Amino acid sequence: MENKIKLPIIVGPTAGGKSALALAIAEEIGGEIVSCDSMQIYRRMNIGTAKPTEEEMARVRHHMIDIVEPWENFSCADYAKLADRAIDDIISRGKMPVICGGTGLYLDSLLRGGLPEIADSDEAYRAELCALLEREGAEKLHKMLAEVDPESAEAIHMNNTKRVIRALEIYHTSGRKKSELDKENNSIDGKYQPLAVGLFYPDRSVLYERIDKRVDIMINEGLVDEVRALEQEGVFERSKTASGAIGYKELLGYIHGETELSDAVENLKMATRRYAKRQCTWFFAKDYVNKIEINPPFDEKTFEKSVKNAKKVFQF
RNA sequence: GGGGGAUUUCCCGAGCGGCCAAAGGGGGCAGACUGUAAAUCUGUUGUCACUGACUUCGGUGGUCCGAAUCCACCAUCCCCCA
Repeated sequence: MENKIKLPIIVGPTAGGKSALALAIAEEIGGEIVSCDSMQIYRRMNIGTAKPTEEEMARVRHHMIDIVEPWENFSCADYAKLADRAIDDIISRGKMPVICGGTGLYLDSLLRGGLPEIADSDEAYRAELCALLEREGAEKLHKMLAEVDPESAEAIHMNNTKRVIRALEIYHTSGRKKSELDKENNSIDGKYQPLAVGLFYPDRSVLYERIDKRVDIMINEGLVDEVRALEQEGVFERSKTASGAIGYKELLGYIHGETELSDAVENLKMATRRYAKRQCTWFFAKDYVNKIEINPPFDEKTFEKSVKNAKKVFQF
């Protein structure tokens, strides 16, 4: 317990100001940023994922960005493994890692110390289950799960077929129950001691305004062209993840002539707001997160204050 | 000028005499989340003194035991013929 590695972490909703905060702190202490974002890992998805700019990456070294092609499979277990390696590397060079990002699941995976490999995926079995789902419906799959792993069946809603399938897959490939594996994983004492700050907006309309503004900026910076280029490259037909990413999903409709640009932009803003809400729900529930409230005005003084707060949590 | 159609809860949209505070979807709000998570899923969504009461379905007035549903007039919009 005492010799755990202390890990400074910044989390919060999208467009909440995590990156600026991480950048300021990393720069000040000579740290390096480890991104914890499920979309910024993809190359060439830049504007829409609000990836740090070249200048920013030149100021502070970043990790876990641009590490895979948009169509490559990438799981939270991959994230945990690679991020863990990056952190080791940073520390071995005598630098301080600063984790920054909004993908809660990835962060949790990292903190848990990586998932065991035993429950790998099995595409053929998945396809089989999907076909079964199509033919017999969600209830059938759920019943199958209830037979092998009643505890998981209890916890996973029947309609959440994605999770029902995964739980079934775990049993199929490993012969173990997902509920059991989860318990084992939970009991593992991770090697990190999270020192986390979470940015929170007591008045969410303030966050929503920031989101709207940022989306407008993305459009001005050429998001449409970025999506078009990826589309021509064939990225979206090869990857469900990329084609389901906020910003790309909505603009694809416009590029195909199905929606007006103004509607696509509205939908994009809306989807981002909804995503931000989910992030808030996730991080707010985590007890390892120290909440920092962000209130307007967003001036230099407010920013300095949040830097100071974060540093206190980070024990610098 | 003549003929036809529409008007429903935040939005779209079903309902066409009782089982309607009104299907379904969207949005909002709340929540879950352990291998594609910016994904996926759940609950809730007229008001209240909430196993009941009250106010809603463009407006007003009728018919009827009973109307979002039928009739009359008014308002707004759309289409067709001139």
